[in-house]
Formats: sequence, C-alpha cells, structure tokens
Amino acid sequence: MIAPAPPANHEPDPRRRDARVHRAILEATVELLESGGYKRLTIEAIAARAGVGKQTIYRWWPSKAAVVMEAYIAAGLERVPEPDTGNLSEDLRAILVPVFRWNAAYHRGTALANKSMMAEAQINPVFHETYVQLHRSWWGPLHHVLERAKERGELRPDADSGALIDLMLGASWYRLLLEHAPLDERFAEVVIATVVNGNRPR
Amino acid sequence: MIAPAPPANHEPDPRRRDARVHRAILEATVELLESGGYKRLTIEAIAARAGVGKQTIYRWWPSKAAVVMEAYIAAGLERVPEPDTGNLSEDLRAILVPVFRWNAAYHRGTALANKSMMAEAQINPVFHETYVQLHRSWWGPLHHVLERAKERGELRPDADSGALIDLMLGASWYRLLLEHAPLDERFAEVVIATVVNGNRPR
Amino acid sequence: MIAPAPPANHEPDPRRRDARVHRAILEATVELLESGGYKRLTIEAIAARAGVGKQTIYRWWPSKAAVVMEAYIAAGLERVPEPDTGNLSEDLRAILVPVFRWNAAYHRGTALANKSMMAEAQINPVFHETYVQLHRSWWGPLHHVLERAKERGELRPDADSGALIDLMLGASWYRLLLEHAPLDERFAEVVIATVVNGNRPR
Amino acid sequence: MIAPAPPANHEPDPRRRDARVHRAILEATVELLESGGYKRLTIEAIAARAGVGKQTIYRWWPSKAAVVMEAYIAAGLERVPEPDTGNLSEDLRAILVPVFRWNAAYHRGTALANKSMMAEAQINPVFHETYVQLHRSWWGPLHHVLERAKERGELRPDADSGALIDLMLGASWYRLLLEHAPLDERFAEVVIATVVNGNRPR
DNA sequence: GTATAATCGAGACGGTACGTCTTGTCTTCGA
DNA sequence: TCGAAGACAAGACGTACCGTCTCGATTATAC
Repeated sequence: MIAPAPPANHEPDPRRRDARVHRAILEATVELLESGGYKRLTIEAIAARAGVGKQTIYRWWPSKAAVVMEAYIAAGLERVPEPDTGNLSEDLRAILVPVFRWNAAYHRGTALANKSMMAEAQINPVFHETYVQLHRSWWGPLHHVLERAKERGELRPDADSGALIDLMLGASWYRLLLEHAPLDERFAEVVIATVVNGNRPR
Repeated sequence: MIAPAPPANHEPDPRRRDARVHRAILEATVELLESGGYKRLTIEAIAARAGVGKQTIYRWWPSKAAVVMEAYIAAGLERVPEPDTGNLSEDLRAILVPVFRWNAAYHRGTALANKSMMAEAQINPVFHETYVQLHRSWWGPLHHVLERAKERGELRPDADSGALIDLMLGASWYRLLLEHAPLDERFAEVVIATVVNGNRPR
Repeated sequence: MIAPAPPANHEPDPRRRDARVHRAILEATVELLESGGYKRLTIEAIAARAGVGKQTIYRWWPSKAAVVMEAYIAAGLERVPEPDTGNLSEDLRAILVPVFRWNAAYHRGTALANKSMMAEAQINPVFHETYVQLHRSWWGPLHHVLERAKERGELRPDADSGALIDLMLGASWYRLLLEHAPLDERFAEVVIATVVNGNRPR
Repeated sequence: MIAPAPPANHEPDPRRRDARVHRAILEATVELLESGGYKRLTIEAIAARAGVGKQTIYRWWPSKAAVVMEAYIAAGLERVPEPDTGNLSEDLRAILVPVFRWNAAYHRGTALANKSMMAEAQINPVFHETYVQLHRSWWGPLHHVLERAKERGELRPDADSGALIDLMLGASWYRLLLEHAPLDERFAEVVIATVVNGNRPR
C-alpha cells in the first residue's frame, strides 16, 4: 500500500512529440495568417486546418502568438549576424538590412508575424516577456558593434548605445506598424547615416 | 403617413446625441482602461459602467478602439505645438518632449491607451487608418520644423524629413511598446541630438 | 398663485386622434400580418410601414395584439347573428358557419389574426382578458339559442349550455390552431349534429 | 493531419452527450416554466439555472420550444393509454380524463407548458410541426377506440372519427386556453356523453 | 513482447463577449 | 402644440472562441 506517485500536472514529454503534427500546426498557422491576418488566426482555426485537436496546441505552446513566433521567426530571425568589418556603418548595415528586408512586405510573411506579435504583446503580459526576448537577439549584436566602434574611435565614447539601438530598430518598427512609408534600403541608409554621423567624436 | 420613405441604413443624427451619455461613455472607458488594461476593456463593461445600452455605443463608434481614441486623445493629444524658435533642437524638443512625457508611464493613462490603439490597429484594418491619422497630427508640425531648419541652414537641404520623423517617433514608440527602458528626457535628448548632428550641412 | 393643474400622465384625448393616422396603422398591421405572419409583425415594423412614430401606437393601444384585434376583428367579427328560426340546428348553423368560414383560410386574414391573438393571449395576461371578451360575443347568442331549444323541448333541460358551447367553438379553434384538417362545412355539420343529437331529451 | 476534411456543419455526436447536463437542462426548463411562464423562459435563464453554457443548449435543441417539449413531454405525457374495455365511454374516459387532469391547473405545470407551446406553435412554423406530433399521440389511441366502437355497433359506422376527436380535444384546449371555465370531470362527462350519444347507430 | 502510459483527433463543456434586435419610454425638432 | 422620428436603457438573441475536460485509438517507451 505504498502511496503511488501523485498524478500531478505532467509537463509533456518532448521525446514523444509527433514531428508531423508539430509541422502541420506551424504550416497551418502560416497559411491562416497570410490569408486572413491575425484576426482570423484562432486556435480553433489552426487546429481545424492542421487536422489536429486543440489540446495538442495548448499542450505545446502557451499562447497563439507563441505559435506564430515559432512558425515564422525562430526558424531564422534569431540568427542575427555578428559582423566585425572594422567599419561601423558596414556592421550596422549587416545587421539592419536583413531586419528591414524581413519587415518590408507589410502584408505577408515575417512582417505580418511581427505585427501580430507586437499586437499580442500589448494584450498578453506573458507573451510580452517572450517577445522582448526576441528583440534582445538584435540588441546584443548591435551593442557589440557600437561598443567596438567606440573603441575604434568611430563613435563618441559616451554615446548611449541602448538609445541608439532603440532609434534604429524603432524606426523600422514604426514604419512596419503604421505602413505609411516603405521600409526600403534608402530608409535604412538614412537611419544608419544619421546614427553614425550624429555620434562621431568631436 | 404620406410617402413611406424607404428605410435605408440611417446614419444617426449627431444633433440628437445626448451629451451626458456621450461623456459618461468616455469617462467609463478611461476608468476601465486605467484600472484593468485593454484586455478587460469590453463594450459590455463600458456600457455597464456608464449605465448605458450597448446599442448606444455601437450607434456612435465603429469599434472599441475608436472609443478609446476619442476618450483619450481628442481630449488633448492632437493639440501638437507648432514651435518656431529659430533653433532646430529647441523646436524638436517642444514637440517631442510632451509626446515622451505622455507615453512615459507605461501602465497608465495615455501610454496604456496608445499601446492599446497600436495593438488594435494591427488587428483591425479600418481602425488602422484612423489611427494613422492621429500620428499625422505629429508629422505635420515636425515636417514644418525640419523644412524651416533646412532653409536656415541648420539641416542638410537634401535630408529626408519623413525618415527623420520616423526615426524620432519610432524611438519613442519602440520603448513604449517594449517597455525595456525608460522614456525619459535623457532619451529624448539623445534622439534629438543624433538627428540634428547627424544631418548638419557639410 | 393658484396651483396650476399638475402636468400628470395625460390620458390621451380621443377627440384629438388623427383619423388618417389611425387608419394607416390598422392598414399597415393587416399588410404586415398577411405578408409575414405574426413573428414579423413588430411595433417597429408597423410604425415604419404606416409612416408613424412608435409612440403614436403605444399611445392608443395597450399591446400589439390589441392593434391586430381592432384591425381585423372589430370590423365584423363581433357582429354575431342572433338567429331564432325555431330549429336548433338551423340556429347553430347561422352562428357557427360564419365562424368556421372566417377561420377556414388558415394562413390569411381573419384566421391569421385569430391565431395571433390566441398566441398573444397566452403570453400577455392583460390581453388575455380582452381576448376572452371577444369570445364572449359568441357565447351570448349561442347561449340564447341553446336555452330556447330547451324551452322548445329540442334539448334536454339539464344540458350544460356552457359545456356545449365550448365543445363547438373548441372544435373550430382546435383545427384553426393545429391546421391538421380543414375547417369546412362538413366538419361544421358533424359538430352541430353531434351536439344536437347527443343532448336530445330522452 | 492527413486529409484535412472540409469542415462541414457537424451534427453533434449523440454518444458523447453528457447525460447529467442533459437532465439539468430539462429540469431547469421545467422549474422556470412552472414558476414564470413561457415569457420568462429564456435560453439564458435556462443555461444559468442549469449551470450550463448557452452553446450546449443550442447544440442539442433547435429551439427553445423544442427544449420545453422534451422537458415536459418525453417525461410522460406521450404515454397515452390504449384502453380496450369493450365500452366506448369507458375507453374514452381512460384517455381523456388524464388529459383533462393535466391541463386542469391552468397556471402551473403541464397546463402552463401546454399553453406556452400552443402559443409558440402559432409564431414559429417549425415548432408548429413538432407540436402537432405531440397531439398525434392522442389521435392514434382515440381513433382505435372509435373504430372498435363502430365494429361493436356502439357508434354509427359512417361517423367521422377525426371530427369527433377534434370535438373532444378541442373542448379541452378551448377551456385550457381561455380559462373561462374549469376543466373538471363533469365537463369531461358532458363531452364524452355528447359524442357517444350524438353518434349512436339509428 | 508485452504491458503501460502518453500523445493524438475529436469535440463537448462552462464561460465571456460579441454585435444585433426588439421593447417601451423619453427627447428633439419641424410643421 | 402636436406628432414623426428616433435616441435611449434594458436585456435576450444566436455565434464565435476561449481554455479545460473527457473519450477511444494509436503509438512508443520501458519492463
């Protein structure tokens, strides 16, 4: 009559995860988001489209936006380059141009996902944290680039790296979210030039 | 009794709008938003708190976000200053510092409303248009300030005003939305200094 | 400083009633009932169709069914014949055949109104009373006819007139309400013959 | 996961129906109907009283009236006796007395439900069909009783059974709906005696 | 190899909020 | 000064999703 282990709330065992099911969910998410926007992207719709039970989604992801995040982003976006060309503008370009490019097509793919996640983050505090993590993956490389530029004398040593990073990424997200002007390379050049020229040592 | 005019989908007659009801709805919206955030802000809750029928809200506003917009914004946010001090930094400061200040308290008041509206704009295309209008009310004055600075020779004549505006407002909204760093005056100064110094005539 | 007459809740002054408006409402009611059935007959629809304010209807009638009653019924239904042919069957026929005829066309006119009123009477207790009054206009003449038949020796003197009346009118309304069999003269004859033969003196 | 079968409008699977929930809904319906009448009987109230989501009701019943019908009827009302005593009056009594008794207490229980259903049937054509089915459950046994009486020579062979049935049930429903006189056994006796005596073979 | 146990599809369930509809009262405006 | 027009509070409607839960039917590990 030894007490059996309490049933408890099992964390699901990742080894038993069905890879085909996993893939089907991510694919359904992409299809729905691109065809109908975030409004139409419901857990029910994903489950139906993927031919999957709702519980299977809830088992593996904490929120709808987390599915979107994995479906679109984690696959490639967090692989941020860590350039070190010896030239500040060049380094910034290496990091920012892919970001601008991903976000350029406002109504499709990564851009749509990014907007959706930003919206969800404003509504769902738990997801907000996760989403900030994603942005951190840009902040790190950008920070290194800026600090090295200070060491090389390309940037004022007292420049506020954090503020400059927000200036550059903010510019990108502002256009992404409002869609009032194109997120093209010309814009990227203005952003980079302004930051670099605006913070040269005297 | 005479010609039974075909029913048609009447726009309601604004002259017949009950001012007290109008005010009660906006006040209830502010109270709910500040106490519970956008997630808890439902049309049902607004109606209950304001002592109003739901239909009355649907009659006058096309979406929840439109109510929020009017509740928070029409009150004062669109009154953007049009400074002309003869000094670019000074002019930018006059416009941007109030914006930064409004958005500084991330979890209350205007900031909460701004985040809510940005989120809704990503989900609801109709509201997106309305919301961009709000931002336009900053773009105009900033554009004038930058153009005058070009005339005075404080700014390179070929500087891309639109891009610089997005750089400055983007910085503000990026911190508002991610909340990873304070929207304080120090940040405002970095933003302004970078834009001004980064685009001086050679 | 004599106290002015208190404003009070005016009973409407019947002298000021606008006859054209009155007629328009009744006509609209008939048209709507015949075209869409009782379900579609709403106060709003009557008002719209008659080109009349809703208040005007509420001012003069206590319920929707009261409008129907006036629109259809008072026009002719309460003019029940008071036959005295010296023959019971003949007398009953004189009263019942018009009733059967009115109710025969299940989906139009008087029949529709009768069904509507019976339904409303089950839901609205105030109207129930009014509606019973309408039925009383048949009970009176039928009662006289039966009593005279007792005097003439055509009917058992202890026959329960009330019960016999309910038997005859009940038969009619049962078919009206369920529509499972025709309300024709053959049925009327069976009803009359059964009542007359079933209650002859021994 | 394999073929994403097109969604289609699933009928729910009756095997998965939760019996306790089913019962709770029917009980809540009876309680509400008996206490407040059909007017107060709303789907929302049933759901609240039963501690059930509204969707659960809409999933299993096509209309409020269908719930009422099942709640009251399936419970016992459709178990109509099939007497065969060899005596017509006796047989009719066996069938009709229970009907009269159920309907006798005009403002409570079964009587209230019956009136409500009759009203709904006049407004809702779909329910009308369902409701007629309920009455059929009396017509069948009454028809057999009358036909056997013809064979035994108690009834004229050319008597119109359908008409006689409507005469008897109509009498009952007429009093039920108008409430102007009691639905007691005396009335039942008059009804039965009139039908039997009124259609004896010559 | 066989039990054991978890995942899976499916979808019922209690809820919340949606946006619409109708009721009966109250208010405004025009004739 | 009255009535048409319609705004208003109230509240039920039927729908859409939410996130949890229970069912068998597969798997797939672990014994």
